[in-house]
Amino acid sequence: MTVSRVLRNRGDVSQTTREKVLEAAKTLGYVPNKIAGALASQRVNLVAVIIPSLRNMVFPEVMSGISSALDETGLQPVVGVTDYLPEKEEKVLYEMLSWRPSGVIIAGLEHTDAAKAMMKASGIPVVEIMDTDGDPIDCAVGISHRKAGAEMARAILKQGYQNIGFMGTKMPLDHRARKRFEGFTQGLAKEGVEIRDQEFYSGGSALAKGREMTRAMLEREPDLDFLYYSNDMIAAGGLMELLDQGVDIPGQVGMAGFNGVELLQGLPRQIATMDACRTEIGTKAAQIIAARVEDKEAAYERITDLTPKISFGDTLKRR
Amino acid sequence: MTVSRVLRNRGDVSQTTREKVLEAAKTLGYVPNKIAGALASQRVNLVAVIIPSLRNMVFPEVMSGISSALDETGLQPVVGVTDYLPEKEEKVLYEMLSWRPSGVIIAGLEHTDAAKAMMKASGIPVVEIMDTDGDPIDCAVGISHRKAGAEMARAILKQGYQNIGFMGTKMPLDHRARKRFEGFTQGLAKEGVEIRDQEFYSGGSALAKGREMTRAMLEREPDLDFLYYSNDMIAAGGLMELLDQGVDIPGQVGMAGFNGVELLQGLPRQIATMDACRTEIGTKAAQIIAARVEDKEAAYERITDLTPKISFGDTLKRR
DNA sequence: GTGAAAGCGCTAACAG
DNA sequence: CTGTTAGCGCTTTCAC
Repeated sequence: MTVSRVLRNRGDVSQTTREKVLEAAKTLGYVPNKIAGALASQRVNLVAVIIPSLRNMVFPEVMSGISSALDETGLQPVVGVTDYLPEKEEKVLYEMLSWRPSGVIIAGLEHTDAAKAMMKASGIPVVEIMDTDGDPIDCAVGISHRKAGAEMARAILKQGYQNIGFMGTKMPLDHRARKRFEGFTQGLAKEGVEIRDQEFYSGGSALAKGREMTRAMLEREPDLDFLYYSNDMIAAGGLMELLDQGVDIPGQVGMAGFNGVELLQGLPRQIATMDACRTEIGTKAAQIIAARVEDKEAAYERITDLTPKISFGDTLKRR
Repeated sequence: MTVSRVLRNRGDVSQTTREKVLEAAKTLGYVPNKIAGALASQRVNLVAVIIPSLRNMVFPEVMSGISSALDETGLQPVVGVTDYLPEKEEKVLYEMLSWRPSGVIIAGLEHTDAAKAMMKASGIPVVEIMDTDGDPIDCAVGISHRKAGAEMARAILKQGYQNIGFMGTKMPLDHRARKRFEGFTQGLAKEGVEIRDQEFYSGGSALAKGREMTRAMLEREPDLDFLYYSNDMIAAGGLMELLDQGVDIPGQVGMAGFNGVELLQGLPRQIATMDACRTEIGTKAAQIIAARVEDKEAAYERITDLTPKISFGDTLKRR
């Protein structure tokens, strides 16, 4: 029908008919049925975004990057949450693919075999984000968490710290935290240093946990001179504890976190941290999808490795 | 086809054929096309969830409630973000409705006329969440922010505080913050008390802003004895500042926020706050949708008004 | 139990 | 410029 042409702004309609159609549509409160449209045209303006959680501020920030980049393209993000569970990831992926989206943006490089097979078979652009330590199905945008951990190790040693404790999440399924930890210990090992103590938590308020773990660790190992936290939130909790105890930071004890969560500006000390390039990852991933949806043959890099910037703040200083 | 029957577990298929079909489906990596299915059956297992932002922890928490309640129902949430912009809300809503979801969960009671018309015309269950101060299109689940503000005012006055300053977000479009503020000032007015000073911010790190505003306000009005913040994050910033200044809390200055953000446990003081029932709102809203999708005639309450609990923490105490 | 046939509400190609 | 026609890949209904 001509109506269809008007509603989609496809040329070749006279001004008068166009106006008539538009008016009728408005008065009827007509909302087109995309289901039928998608079925007929074999095109869906949706991009599936699959992430482990919304409660970790990292992912909403990635989402912002994706949304803003997609805003100009007519594509729309649709979010699915996996709770860090591979089986749930598989299910969510299946569910989303069955709506035939134009592309997939998915966190991490670790997926079940079935999930990988589905993405390969889908024939649509797939961008794995956050992590570049591994082999992407199609392409990846992120940072190397191994390198990030190693670089932090180097920075810490360079400042003369030697007795290092580590605190992080007990998340066997948080591969990025794991890789960071591995990179960190390897970075230390290269200089012949070993972690003196470590502790992992799960659940609860990150701030409170950071505080508790820090207290416990300093009781066990009073002569630690550096604390490395797997995220800024528990680092902030640790900072609270150290300040309470009247510890000299960074003289007596230095500390660092990970993520560069802007939330935490405003703390009594600026915690040393590393920017995970979250918004940039989202933007870049969305751009790749958009370009490839636009032009099936568009060139793209298989791995886009961004460089996290280390910020020393007030808690990792030359002593 | 028989295939369709197998894939949907609709009875009356012999065991042998069922197995054959299932096997074929697996080896082919077959993913059913929900678009076609939805078109044919006129049923879509999607629930549109429309919220202003993902960066405010409030909404991810509501989302959790929704997801977990929906998990058991075969319904799936699909998130749209409006950035607190009415026009964007309208656009997102239009986009989502054009996929013919089974229900809509949307934040707030304030929408453009067009948006309201669309929701009315859609003929699907619509639950407006977070706020109950107003007239819902279909039904609402939330708290009364006016009452919440007023109750906090009452609690503060009861403890003998009299010189009260207010800090909040400069968000003409955050109706809930506005209503809370109105309720608060009215609550004070009832006892003949007026706010001594107020300041609004926008953008930036909430923690840092809370800190800055607090310092500025105390410089302007050194004899304030209570600070009421429109959210817990800026309250935490304020707490940092007060502690730095060595102010006696809650003796010299009391303080309170809003939201009961669990993140903040672990601060040096437990900030007085009010729980906004976020997860519960999500759960309840999802349950209403699920029940009404299940049974079109299911009864439901037009307004479900939850009662926020005030927690006194360490910063609002009898003096 | 299983197959065949008729749409669902659109888009795309083709006539007029 | 506008109308007609044939599907898109399923579900549903009705025969067999």
